[in-house]
Amino acid sequence: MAPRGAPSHRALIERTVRSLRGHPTADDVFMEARKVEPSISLATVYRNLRALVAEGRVRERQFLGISRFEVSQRPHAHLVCRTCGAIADVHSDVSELVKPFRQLPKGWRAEEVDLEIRGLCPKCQATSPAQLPLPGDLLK
Amino acid sequence: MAPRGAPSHRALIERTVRSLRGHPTADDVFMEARKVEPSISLATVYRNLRALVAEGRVRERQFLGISRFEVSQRPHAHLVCRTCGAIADVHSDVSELVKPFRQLPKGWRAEEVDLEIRGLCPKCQATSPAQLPLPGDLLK
DNA sequence: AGCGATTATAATAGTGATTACTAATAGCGG
DNA sequence: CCGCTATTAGTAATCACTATTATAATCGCT
Repeated sequence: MAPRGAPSHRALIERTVRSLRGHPTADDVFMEARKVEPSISLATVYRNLRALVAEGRVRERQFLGISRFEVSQRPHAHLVCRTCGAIADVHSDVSELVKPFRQLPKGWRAEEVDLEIRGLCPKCQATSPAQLPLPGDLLK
Repeated sequence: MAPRGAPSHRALIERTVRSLRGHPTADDVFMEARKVEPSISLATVYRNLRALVAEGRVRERQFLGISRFEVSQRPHAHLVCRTCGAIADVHSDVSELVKPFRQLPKGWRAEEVDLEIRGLCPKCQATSPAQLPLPGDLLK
């Protein structure tokens, strides 16, 4: 059904997330959307992003403490640079990897899986000095 | 070497994280630590947690946007309830699962891996009404 | 012992992302 | 037309976290 009342910016905001194509923050979306609709409010962006997430049209993730959004797509892993916050997709078959976890826990119902790999992006590897003493053998 | 200067609360804070045994937030640690050392400050808890993370003695993770801490241990996955925020460990061999990702991306250096599974804990499954229309086949 | 450099501290003010609240507006069913 | 409700812009409030500030404890050195 078409929305009633004030003009819905839902579609604009979804289009904007789609056009930004990376993993934009709410603020990124806001900055971009106001180019089209200069009067749009940050609160409106948040509200509609939340709605889009609830509808399942957009995926929300937290990287380094702040929410980022992407249009729903096949599951994939994310690389996150611990220094500059850069994010890259890894389009390997996560769902395959994750299968053994499907029915592990007693009573829990799994809905969504995130595989996040933290490290250094190429740029920050060049810049950053001593690398963290790897706390053990995470990737052994 | 023993710490110089004012009395270090490092050890107390590490002990507290260990005793809480779940995935306490900074505030959880603060509340607990002040039972032993009532004059301790929240900033001190944050400062020392950061230090412990840097030393590799404690692991930091963000669930649903807020930092939680646990003593370092073998890598494992986490279940996160999207409703109440409950967290459970899944002690399967994550490192095994993750091997195919080790050297995937060009130029990136992987350091740490998190596998997070979001869903509903047993309690919230009983309570919560309609469950989200699963946005596709994440766990197919 | 006494002194300065170092480092941790408590208390508090500040920051930045997110949410809640407010009054206003626009279309629909009756 | 008349409420009804979804939505809005704008702003205040919240919440986790960080920076600042002034203070105090301990060390190495003399």
